[in-house]
Amino acid sequence: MVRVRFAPSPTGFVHVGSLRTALYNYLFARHHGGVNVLRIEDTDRTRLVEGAVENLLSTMKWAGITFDEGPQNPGKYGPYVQSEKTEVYRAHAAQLVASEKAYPCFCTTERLALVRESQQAAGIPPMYDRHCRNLSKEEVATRIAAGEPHVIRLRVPIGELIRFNDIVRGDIEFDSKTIDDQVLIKSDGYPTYHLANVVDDHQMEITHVIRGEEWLPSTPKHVLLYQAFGWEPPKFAHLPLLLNADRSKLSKRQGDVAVEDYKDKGYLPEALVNFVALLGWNPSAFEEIFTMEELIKGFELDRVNKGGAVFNKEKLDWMNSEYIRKRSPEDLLVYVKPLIEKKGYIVSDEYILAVIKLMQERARTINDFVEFASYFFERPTEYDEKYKSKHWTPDAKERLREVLPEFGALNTWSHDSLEGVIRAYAEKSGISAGKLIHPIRLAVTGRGMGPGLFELLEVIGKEESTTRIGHALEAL
RNA sequence: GGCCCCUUCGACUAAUGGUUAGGUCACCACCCUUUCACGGUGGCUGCACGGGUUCGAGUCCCGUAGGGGUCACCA
Repeated sequence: MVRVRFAPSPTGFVHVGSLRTALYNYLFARHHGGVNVLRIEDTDRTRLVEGAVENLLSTMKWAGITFDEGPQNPGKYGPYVQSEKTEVYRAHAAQLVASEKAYPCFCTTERLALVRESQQAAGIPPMYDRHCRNLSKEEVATRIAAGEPHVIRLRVPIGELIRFNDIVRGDIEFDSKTIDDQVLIKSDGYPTYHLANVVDDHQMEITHVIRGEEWLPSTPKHVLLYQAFGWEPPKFAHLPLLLNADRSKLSKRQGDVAVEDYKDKGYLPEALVNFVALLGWNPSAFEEIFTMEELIKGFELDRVNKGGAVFNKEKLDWMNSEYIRKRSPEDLLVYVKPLIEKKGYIVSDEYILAVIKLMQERARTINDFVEFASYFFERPTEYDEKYKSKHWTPDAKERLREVLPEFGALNTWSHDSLEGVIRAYAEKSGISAGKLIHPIRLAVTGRGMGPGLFELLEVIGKEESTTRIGHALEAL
């Protein structure tokens, strides 16, 4: 039975890289009919952010990633929050100390800093100098009895080669001399990631550890821990990093990295999920658009790429526009309506629906429905200069003055009747219809782009449309 | 700097020793057209480099270069 876990630390928003990691775990679990576990790694008490867990949960829900076990729906492997089982980690650390696989260390952070400094000055790799590694049992006992603060460190074996297989990268090996005597229990009594992670993955019977590549260098420490406990390690799969345009690790400095940012900017969950899924993996050579079911069906860990992938926003935009077109106008209403209300516009659902239908093919994000269609909700205050200088000629104004009464005389204000009037006038005057269409568009919308003019006028309505044309004739 | 990982068009990727190296985004041109968008057609660019192995290498091996990650009582 495949059991995987997504194990975030609740320190704030959800990074899109975390979303992909969560997604790959989910896809892998579902593909194999396995179990997807959510585990909260909150052992750093100094970095906790209030509400981070709730935010994480709602983000996962938004993305359509579900968990079979977790804090909200515990299975028999709980607790699923690490801060709730610190005594378990401490007991395991004690076991390691007893078997001499780990040892208490009394070095102060000041001493550690000094050691590190001198090492760096000497140009040698900064590592713990193992000052407390061989303290006598008696000394350790008395210092602990005296209440001296200490940590527990892993006693990394000397002169060993640590090998493991990575599903994505193949065989990897590290020389133990390059591995630090890692802290397992901090002086505040909480475990470090390394210990808690290994203990939990074992106790939760995790079969595959799927995580970001940044964990690769600490994997030998974890392997050593499994060995020290006498446990079978899980299989590892280290995912390639998500990158900025300059190919450095995707960071906040260079743009949006939070899933919430994309949500707020009007990206649909299925678009973000689809996009992020294809960063580092691809089920086929010919398709780009996949439903979650298709992703699950096609997902293979050994098809995951090794190289990092640049988070290319243009492609996300394209994908989002694809999904916007796929949705029904009624679906989109749910997303668009709040934005319209936020702007303070008071309009009926029917009206919004009509706007959605006209904008759906043109919108790349949900926000575009408001951004590029503002003239459906308020009169234009500015007029596109370029478009204006091209189409708002004295000649054009003259023709508009002539046509405007014909609009006023219209009994039925519809796409067809409007088109009839304009085409007839154009033919009668021996001009192309565009000579009228462009100036009317400018007068009514202020913009040089948008839906077809007749559709747009129909939605805006007779009174408002003719008023706007009148205004423009006065003001421009 | 030590260690580890990586390297196919600008970006995401396909190819599992034999292809004119394919697709998607972006970009350019043309068509459609009342604008924009959609759609259609075409185009532009790529196997980091150098050695091997092989009848044959983007695919296997070695090296070089470049990029990245990581070196905490953070995860």
